[in-house]
Amino acid sequence: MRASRFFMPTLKETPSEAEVPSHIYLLRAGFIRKLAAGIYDFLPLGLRVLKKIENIIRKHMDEAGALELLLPILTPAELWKETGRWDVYGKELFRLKDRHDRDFALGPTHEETITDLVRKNIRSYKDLPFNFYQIQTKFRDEARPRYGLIRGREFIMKDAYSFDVSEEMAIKSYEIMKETYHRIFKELGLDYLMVEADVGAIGGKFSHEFVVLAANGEAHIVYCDNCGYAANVEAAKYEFELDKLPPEEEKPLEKVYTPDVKSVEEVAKFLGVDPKKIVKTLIYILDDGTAVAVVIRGDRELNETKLLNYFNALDAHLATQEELEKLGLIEGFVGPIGLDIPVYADKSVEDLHNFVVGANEKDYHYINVNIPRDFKPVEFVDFSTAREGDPCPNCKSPLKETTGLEVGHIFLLGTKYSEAMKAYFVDRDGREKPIVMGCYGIGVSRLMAAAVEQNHDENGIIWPENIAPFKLHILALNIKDEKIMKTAEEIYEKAKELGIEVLFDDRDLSPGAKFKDADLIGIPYRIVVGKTLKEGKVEFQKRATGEKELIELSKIDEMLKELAGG
RNA sequence: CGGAGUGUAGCUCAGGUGGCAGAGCACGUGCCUUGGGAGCACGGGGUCGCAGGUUCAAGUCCUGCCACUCCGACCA
Repeated sequence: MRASRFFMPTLKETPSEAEVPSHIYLLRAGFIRKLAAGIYDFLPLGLRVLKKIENIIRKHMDEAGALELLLPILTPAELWKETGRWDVYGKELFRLKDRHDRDFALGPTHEETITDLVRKNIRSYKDLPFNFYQIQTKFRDEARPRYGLIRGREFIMKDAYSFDVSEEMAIKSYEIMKETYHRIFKELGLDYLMVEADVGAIGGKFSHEFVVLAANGEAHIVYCDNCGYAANVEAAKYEFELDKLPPEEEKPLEKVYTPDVKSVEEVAKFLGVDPKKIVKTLIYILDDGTAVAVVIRGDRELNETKLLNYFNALDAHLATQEELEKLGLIEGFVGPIGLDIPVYADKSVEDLHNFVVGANEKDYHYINVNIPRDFKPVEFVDFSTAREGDPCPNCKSPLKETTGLEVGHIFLLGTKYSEAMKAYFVDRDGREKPIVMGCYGIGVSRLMAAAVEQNHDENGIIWPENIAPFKLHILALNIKDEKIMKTAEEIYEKAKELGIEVLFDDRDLSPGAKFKDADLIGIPYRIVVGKTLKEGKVEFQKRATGEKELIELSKIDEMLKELAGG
């Protein structure tokens, strides 16, 4: 490709809207442009990268026996109503009406659509298993699109759905996808982790996320260097056994005056006790309106995902001051003793002795509280958010914490969708049974951003070789110099003949501008044809390391062949 | 959805107290120049986000709306 005939509008300055490296460089280097919040054009350079990523995914999905198809983006509301997600999905679902006033949605994911296809065409256990996938644009009306391609409202996703006759078989399909995802992310050349994850609103039995490690990631994960355990903090188990305080003799319960002392820190300081012996009482209002109290040790943070899962709720929020007042409670002094709403306890409170709680009376706390003498929780449950330093649930070593970008997520769905939509098959025993499903997503356009987050320097992008828009960048530094142009043209033609994807900068620009653009765009290998030609040499450079090597003209063929082969 | 902010040339931005619409970069033409975003000269380019109001006069003041960005909540 000749740069003079190519569309790669680069920007010298950072557009004011961009804050993170992937957004900045993808805009500046001419890979994407914004149309509206969270909606982007993919320019020729961007599309080339996208296609590379897609083809790597496609190759491994095909090898794993998955079948590619293409489902409609426009989906009728009836389908969503069958599974209840027309209501549950909420404002994130882009909705529209046709001329007859019928409701439709732009697909944010395709469990309903694929399940409809399968239920209409699968009758017997002999027809199964299947794994279908597609690579397609998805729509989600995000509350807050941000960071360019990282969180868009329109984005490209590979989604796959497996259909099996039993949970045992479905787990096999799931394991195959897990392995396939490892192969895909390895070939993409990214530093990633597979972590245990929460199933979230999509539902299902268990799930794993694939997270590309990046400073600007929205996923918080904990991992263990010792045994390899890794999990999203939402899903990570809290190994409370190793975090217990030593046992103590129970002391008599006492109410103490604590004027205007509310937060854990204030109470700990005022009473001169370890924050681990202050117990917070949090009042949550579940989506059905019921109030529950959760007690948790002062140094732990409650994990709302674990709370939602335990109560099987879709939504819950901390009680507001008004709601507390309605329940007769005083903010800052809420406690479990004598409370008439059910009290659930985090495991961090189990075996805790002589601790402090609010007294449900303004400016008073109880000290020397003990379970079950002073109050009795309904159950001890793991509600804690995992954090750095917590013991690993497998091997007890201290966990480490990091952030990353979720680029893949796999779920063992079970029969949630097949039952809701009556996708049954007749089994060997003549009985009708729901198909057991799994679903597997990869954020294709997000991966492009993730690759840049992980591979850039202060001058621009450094593409991993397998997804770079071109492999070789030839720079002719002065197009008015006939010798330079002739040599550069020859190298360009040879590279093309060898099947190397090559971008030839034959534009009439100053050398500086060409170097700056080349660094910005980030093509892995570069040949510079310029003043060294007087000595019969051209320069060979690697974008990643910046290392330069002078190559004799006679050795160029050899070098290109090596590039083409490698 | 709550809080904060921004909106002026393609981009980055300047335009106290209301009084002729600006700069740098980019773009066009010519000259000159070619190893890290060169130089000179001339030139083109504007619904000052939109609507309404106050005023002799609004980019500037007032009201409403829209868009975008950031923080938070939310997020297969």
